[in-house]
Amino acid sequence: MLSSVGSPVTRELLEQNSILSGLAGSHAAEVLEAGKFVRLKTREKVYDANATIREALFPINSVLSIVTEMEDGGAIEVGTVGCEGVSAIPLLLGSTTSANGSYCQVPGDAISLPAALFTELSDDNARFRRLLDRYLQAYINLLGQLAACNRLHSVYERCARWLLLTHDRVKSDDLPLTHEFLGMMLGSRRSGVTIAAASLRTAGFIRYSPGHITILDRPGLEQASCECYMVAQTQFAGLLRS
Amino acid sequence: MLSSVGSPVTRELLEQNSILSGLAGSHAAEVLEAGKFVRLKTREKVYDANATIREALFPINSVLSIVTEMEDGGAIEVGTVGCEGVSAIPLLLGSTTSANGSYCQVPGDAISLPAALFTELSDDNARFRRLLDRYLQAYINLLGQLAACNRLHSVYERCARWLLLTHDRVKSDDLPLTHEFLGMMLGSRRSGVTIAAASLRTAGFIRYSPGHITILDRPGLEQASCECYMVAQTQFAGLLRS
DNA sequence: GTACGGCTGTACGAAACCGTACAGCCCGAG
DNA sequence: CTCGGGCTGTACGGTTTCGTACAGCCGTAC
Repeated sequence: MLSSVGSPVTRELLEQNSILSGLAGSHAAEVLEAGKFVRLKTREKVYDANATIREALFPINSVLSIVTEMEDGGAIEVGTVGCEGVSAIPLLLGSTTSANGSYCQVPGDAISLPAALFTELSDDNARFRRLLDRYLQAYINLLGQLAACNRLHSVYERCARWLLLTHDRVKSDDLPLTHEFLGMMLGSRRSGVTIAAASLRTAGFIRYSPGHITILDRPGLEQASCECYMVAQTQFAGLLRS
Repeated sequence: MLSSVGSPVTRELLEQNSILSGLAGSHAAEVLEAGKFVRLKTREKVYDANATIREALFPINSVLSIVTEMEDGGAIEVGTVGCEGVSAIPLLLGSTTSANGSYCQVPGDAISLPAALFTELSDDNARFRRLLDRYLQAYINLLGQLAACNRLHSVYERCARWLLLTHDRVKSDDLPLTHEFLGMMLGSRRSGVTIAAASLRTAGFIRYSPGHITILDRPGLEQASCECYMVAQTQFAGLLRS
């Protein structure tokens, strides 16, 4: 499913993912040896819902969307994973499948670890495990916040929130995404997103061309966003500190 | 915050909570000794958001709602805990506070364990821990499903779904709750719930009097509900089996 | 340079839901 | 029995969003 490219995994790469950077010594060496450097393409499906998880992905500058899929084919984002985290949370809890699907939301690089090795590392290395537990807690908190946000806030606010959350997880101001895809993430129809995006553009917070949205004014977006962005941000900062 | 009553915690009581029933031997004895039998009152606040968690609650026939609270005072349910589970999930992940508040949704009994003892048990007892991990996974899955449901489905459907999920967790067909409270859980206003409830009553699935809703026809409710109920149900069944 | 396919702009009726308001009912307190 | 407070029934204008449709734009491939 994922294309591995030739480049080796280096220590510099490990450092760029908040979770992997917590590894040292022989554990880090194992990752350097067994890990693969992968490049994720836009809107590529990374995990199928209810399928066996074969690998854990640690994004470097890519961003994944964890989505809940409905029977009618509808889907909606319930979680986001970037360089601050790792996919494949069920592996941490002794489960080998995930109820949610996952898409590449912003293309880029990631480190892939075989599921078995990830499980082994998280079982053997107490410090690593503690980091993962904290991350999982932050992820759960984010999930709860997004659940509420999706119900209570307008497309405009959620749009701003989404852009901010994603921007935090990449190194670039340019996000390659369409209104269509953003609509799926937010659980709204495409034309609603276009209207919200147009307002944000008029306000000067973003600009865009087909398939690309560029962040111009973060403080402006923070103003436009609902409180949910700040809440999520604060929680991640608090849990990952120390 | 919670009123302890005189009754001792008995083995029979432990058996009625799916998590506690996984304890045996000296571990069970510790719970019998240190646990308290508590009675939760309707709409009582059980945990404050962002406060230190002092105790873990194992519902017997009560049901708790985990809610995300907004700055404007709005709140919405993001998780449900009944006899199949335990509150205080952050304790499992090394955190001593919860980002979410928690209310008693259906009054009844629960077993309360000091936070320290709960943490100790979950660290020392591998089998217990495995059970908790599975529960946590199911809880996360439920969270994702509810997040999507809250965005994509109508008040009517969510109302039916909510009644079913809650009914599964209590021993009675009578749920003591007001439309007002149900509205808060669903993130909709009270009068919208009244209309949905009236439709369900007209269809013969429920009846109600002020402060009480009685389930009359589960299959009917399942028909009225969105798929989310069945999905949640199936996931819990699958993860807690074995 | 041109054609094409994908993406965005916009429109419009329909539906759901919000916010609010107020009347009426029911049950428990006194 | 009566009163009062909490809960439910209902109404109505306003807003948001849906669902759908179609025109126009833009970049890429050829």
